[in-house]
Amino acid sequence: MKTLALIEYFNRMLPLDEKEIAFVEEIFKERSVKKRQFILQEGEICKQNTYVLEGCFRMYLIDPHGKEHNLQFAIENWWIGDIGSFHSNTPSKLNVEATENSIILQVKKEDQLKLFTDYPKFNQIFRVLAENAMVGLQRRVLHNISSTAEERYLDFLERHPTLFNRISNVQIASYLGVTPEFLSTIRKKIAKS
Amino acid sequence: MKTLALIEYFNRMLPLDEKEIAFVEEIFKERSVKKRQFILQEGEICKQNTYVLEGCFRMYLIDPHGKEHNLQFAIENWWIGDIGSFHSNTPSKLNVEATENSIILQVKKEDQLKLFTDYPKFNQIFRVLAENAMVGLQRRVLHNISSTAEERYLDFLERHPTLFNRISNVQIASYLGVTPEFLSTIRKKIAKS
DNA sequence: CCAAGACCATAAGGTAGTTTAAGAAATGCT
DNA sequence: AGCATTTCTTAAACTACCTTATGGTCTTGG
Repeated sequence: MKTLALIEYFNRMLPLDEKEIAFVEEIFKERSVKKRQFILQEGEICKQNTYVLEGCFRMYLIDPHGKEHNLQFAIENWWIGDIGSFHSNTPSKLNVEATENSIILQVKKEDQLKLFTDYPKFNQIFRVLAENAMVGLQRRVLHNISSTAEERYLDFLERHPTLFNRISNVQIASYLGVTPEFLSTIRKKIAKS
Repeated sequence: MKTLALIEYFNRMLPLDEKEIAFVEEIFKERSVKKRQFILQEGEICKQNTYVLEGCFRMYLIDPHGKEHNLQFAIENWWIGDIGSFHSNTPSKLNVEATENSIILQVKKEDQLKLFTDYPKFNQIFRVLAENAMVGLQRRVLHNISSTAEERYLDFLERHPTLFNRISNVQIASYLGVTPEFLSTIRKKIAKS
């Protein structure tokens, strides 16, 4: 099994004992997903939490005008899924699509809940993960309300150097909240200076 | 002590036993804060986590041009503080200021860590809180990248009906990421229709 | 009770970002 | 290899939002 990477990931946060490792291996199921395939679509309830072993995903919203807006990307060692839907069992408004052929580990909601009740250590691990995610999201909100698109793009390049050559500019523009045409003029301007 | 509201708040999430209640009462300290007073300023390390009993706060960033950008408001039963700074012991870039005379409960970092190690139940409580906060922040990012300022304002009114009559339009504009002047024209347009 | 700040509104001119459309470049498919 | 599709760029007209400025109302404190 390929749960090894995940075990190591958890271990780096908080060392696991054998039982915990065994249970993680039991409940996380490996799955491969082809490019352009969805692991969540609007209207579905998100019943699985997903950890990316290889590949890349994007999670996006389709607005009333039919336009897509990328909320998040996920590459190796990232989590992806609609936590809101997962938590409250309500239909998701988000889509999660593979942008490359990918390999993931998925855990069902009931198994993850069992993980929390039977092995409380994971409450701490996932608390820290959620807090880290919060910090990242706060940072992004601040950027969105205080910076220009150019500043946001430069910040994106700086913070995600491994991401920007795996993802098309159309997708990056959508993540930044601008049109691809405007991102193009930004890139041109930056290249000149 | 006024920890009662906090105990009830925790109890609603996950029932506490006597020992847990006693420890919460021991480590959370009541404090009153006057309007315009700061409980965190840029450059300081955030060493306390804050729960609002009464009053209202805003957390904001000052950008390189000297402009303020509101990241978050907090009224009764909300938490406020710079989690990033709190977690990593690094100087905060944020300011937290009371916008009304307020009463808060604060817990020191070391006491909160003790809470997590000695009473693991709180890992679960704070995991759920962090996950809920994530959902709210994701929602806000999506709005920022996909909606107009008018749509964001209407959404704010809808989601925070108790907040909008306690906070000036200048502060709301800063939260939405527009100038107060533009918010004024938005409000005028809405009033007409 | 007056002065000093806050807060809100309005308007004119400016800039950041969008729309539409069309062509060039890169990539995928058979 | 060769055609189709997606991706990137450019440009012109347009819209959302910003800046600066001015005046009015409402609080607040001394």
